[in-house]
Amino acid sequence: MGPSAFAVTVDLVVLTIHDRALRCLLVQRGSEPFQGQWALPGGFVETDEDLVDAAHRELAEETAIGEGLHLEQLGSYGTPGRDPRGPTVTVAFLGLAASLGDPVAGSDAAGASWRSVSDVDRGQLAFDHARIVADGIDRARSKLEYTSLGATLCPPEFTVAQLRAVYEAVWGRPVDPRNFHRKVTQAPGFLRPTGRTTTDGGRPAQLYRRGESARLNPPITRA
Amino acid sequence: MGPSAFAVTVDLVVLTIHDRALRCLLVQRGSEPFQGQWALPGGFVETDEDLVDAAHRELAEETAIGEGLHLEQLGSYGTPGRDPRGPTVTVAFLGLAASLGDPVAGSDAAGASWRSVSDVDRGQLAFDHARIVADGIDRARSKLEYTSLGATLCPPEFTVAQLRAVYEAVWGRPVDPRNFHRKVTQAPGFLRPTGRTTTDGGRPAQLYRRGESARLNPPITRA
DNA sequence: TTAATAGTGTCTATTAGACACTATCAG
DNA sequence: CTGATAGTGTCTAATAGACACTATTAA
Repeated sequence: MGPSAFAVTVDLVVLTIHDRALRCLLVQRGSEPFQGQWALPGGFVETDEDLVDAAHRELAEETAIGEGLHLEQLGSYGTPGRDPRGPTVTVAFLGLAASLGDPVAGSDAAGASWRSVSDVDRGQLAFDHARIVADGIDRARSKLEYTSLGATLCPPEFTVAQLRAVYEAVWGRPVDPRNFHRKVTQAPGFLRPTGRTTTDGGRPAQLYRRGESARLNPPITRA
Repeated sequence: MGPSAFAVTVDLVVLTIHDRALRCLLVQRGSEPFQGQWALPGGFVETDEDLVDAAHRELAEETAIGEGLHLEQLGSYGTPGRDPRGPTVTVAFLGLAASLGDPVAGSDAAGASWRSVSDVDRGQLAFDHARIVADGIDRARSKLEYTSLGATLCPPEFTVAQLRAVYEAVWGRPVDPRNFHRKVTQAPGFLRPTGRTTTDGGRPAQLYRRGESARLNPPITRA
């Protein structure tokens, strides 16, 4: 029972909100296998780099976005036969990004775009990426409940209404504006007021930045 | 940028309660590297088996316990140099076991035992296993809050007091017996009464089995 | 003014936590 | 009886959710 020979890859589930819909970054594969099909950005890990570094590198190479994007490990997938090229284990990462412009396809990718997660269900994804996307969305949904990560789906400065739109998009249900406002402004460490305001047809709204608090107590429930 | 050559291993953080203390299953390495040092049970994944199957196989081979043990993925570790034999990624699993007898050391392990997690901090563990154990304990602590997994650390039939002892051992703080009793017996799907009772010096206590409910709402808070 | 969005106040049913109290055993 | 552990009742402060109400802008 000696050491086994695997290829190790990273794959990235990067989510954002666009047009009030939760979207996932996908690339169109430029080479075999699954050439032309949509897939998660990702690729082979070098033997001298850490997993999360490989994830950042691949994201930059394939889509030219997400410089400072926070990535958290989602899980590993190693079912035999999941890659026709041979034994491969992939380590999946989850990233939540503020709405950005259209991604740029990099090397080894014929295209890159933000696809609505409802479309993703229907489309054929390469490898076992449909499963990985589903796991990523599940994780994102529950993370919003008990962490302040929802704010990372907003631009650096945002209003409570924008933040609420994020929750509504991710959970797929409406949230009471009044109660949400109170919960979120009173949760210690969640929001840092900037003092500035924006206006958008109604009364001007306070602008906030992300606070430091990661763990959210009490949680914002969705049930 | 072709496929990279890695060895892939699995490592297991198996926790139990013994003598009111949270304990972690460790084996004494029978071969290099780190021969003689304590380490997590685990080993190389074969190219034709799934990750979780490899974890179950290694656990059986090295310690002869945990036939039906539930394992959940904890995370993957691939920092370059973490294994002196070469590029290696390990996928760590977390298992929670009812108190069992002393484990039997199997092939490739000179010894196996349940070590108190407070001892583990001090002792030198092979590879990056100290970090993996710490991550496993963190995960177990938070899992007890919002899932019914605490019951898997009890024997098949158990009293509320036994279950409470589990929470106290894992969280390292006392829990009010009255309020705990109410919370846990009223949480839907958490416990299934058997009708039988045990007695242990005081009023006889109801015996329960684990219920089906995985998600626990509301959570049992520890703050 | 009206329309729109931001933000506050208030009421009610539920809950967490503290802890007094009752119940059922061994000896 | 006493001592021990199991389990229930009750009180209080805090909370979630519903929703009426006020505030500040554009047109």
